[in-house]
Amino acid sequence: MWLRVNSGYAWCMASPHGTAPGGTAPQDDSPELGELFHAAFRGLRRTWAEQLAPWELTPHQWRALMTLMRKQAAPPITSPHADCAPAAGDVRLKDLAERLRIAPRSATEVVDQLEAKGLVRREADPSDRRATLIVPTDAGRTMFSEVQAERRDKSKEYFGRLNAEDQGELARILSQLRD
Amino acid sequence: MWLRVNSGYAWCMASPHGTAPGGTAPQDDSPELGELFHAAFRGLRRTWAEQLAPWELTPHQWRALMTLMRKQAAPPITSPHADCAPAAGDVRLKDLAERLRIAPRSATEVVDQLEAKGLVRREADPSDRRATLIVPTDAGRTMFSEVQAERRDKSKEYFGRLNAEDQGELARILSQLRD
DNA sequence: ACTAATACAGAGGTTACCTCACTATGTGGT
DNA sequence: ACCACATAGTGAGGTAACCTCTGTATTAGT
Repeated sequence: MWLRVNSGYAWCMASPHGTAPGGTAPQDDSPELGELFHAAFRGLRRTWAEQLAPWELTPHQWRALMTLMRKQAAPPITSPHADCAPAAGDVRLKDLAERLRIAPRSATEVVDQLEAKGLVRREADPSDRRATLIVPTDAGRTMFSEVQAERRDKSKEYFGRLNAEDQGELARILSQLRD
Repeated sequence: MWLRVNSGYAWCMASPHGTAPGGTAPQDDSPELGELFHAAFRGLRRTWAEQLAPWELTPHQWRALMTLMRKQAAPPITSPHADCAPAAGDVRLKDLAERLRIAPRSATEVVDQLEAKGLVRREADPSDRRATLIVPTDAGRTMFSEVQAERRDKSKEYFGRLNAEDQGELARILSQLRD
């Protein structure tokens, strides 16, 4: 395997930053990582929004639904339990917020939206009456599967533009950035 | 320089997507690129916002100011227009919008904000009375230099967490994603 | 000269967040 | 048993960063 480290970008280029305030800008960093990141993120969001439009889901809602479904299936699958699991992978609103890395109040909002669409349901947590469990409805599960199937089509995946290696690299690098 | 392909992530894992709608989710992709991307982007935005807070600039405003400054100093004009450039790096509102990859109307907004802060000024384009040129004021240039100097400190840069190679890799990969 | 395109801004909307204050409930200490 | 305190969720209200649609100058093409 080749390497091609691409030393073209020199972010760390030591440049005299003592330019006089009124003087000419040194303009060292050409495309700048931040800009690239921003552009890519916007592209991702737009792509998702378009993909999800037929289902009238916003990317935010989809992320929440996905997180919910994934967490419900969270416990290491040692046994292929039938669904109807009443208390297996219960997700509290607060858990959802954590997973989405948003404030609990913001999770309330997205759950409101999903509930209004009939995709999830709030249930009282029997073990703690302060908490509410967010459980997907059948409709929610169905929609999840449909969308998932659609998105699995690589050609429709935003990251499909990258080859497998680059996808892996990207994941590895992004993991380092995540707190 | 070696390469390190990290084949650990298998996004492309061929999985039967014919799962029955109500059935158990296959939950193949664990951390998912989209999620990682999202998390990283949010981190970036938050970091920027914090860094810029002392100057009472939003990330958006900073990006606009930066773009402005950079474009003013970067006229490698190969354009066939070749009109007798009235001033070298004049930036129209529309150009700014293009560079920021936002709608012109959105550029109007951020220019309004920067103008209100006295960092830029609108000027009539002598060559086209429909157009307005956005030029940084002295205050704007000063602030730009100050912030730039502050941010140049690698320890304060969001991407400083990554080593130089990974920064280059990231830039390379993100470039592929940009339209 | 007339029509079409372009540059900008007003009006108004949306998404995806946030904090702060409040209520209902649970937990630990005495 | 009682009280202080923490915790889970939500109402109220706010912000950043976008968007489209419309209207008005102005310029360009036939």
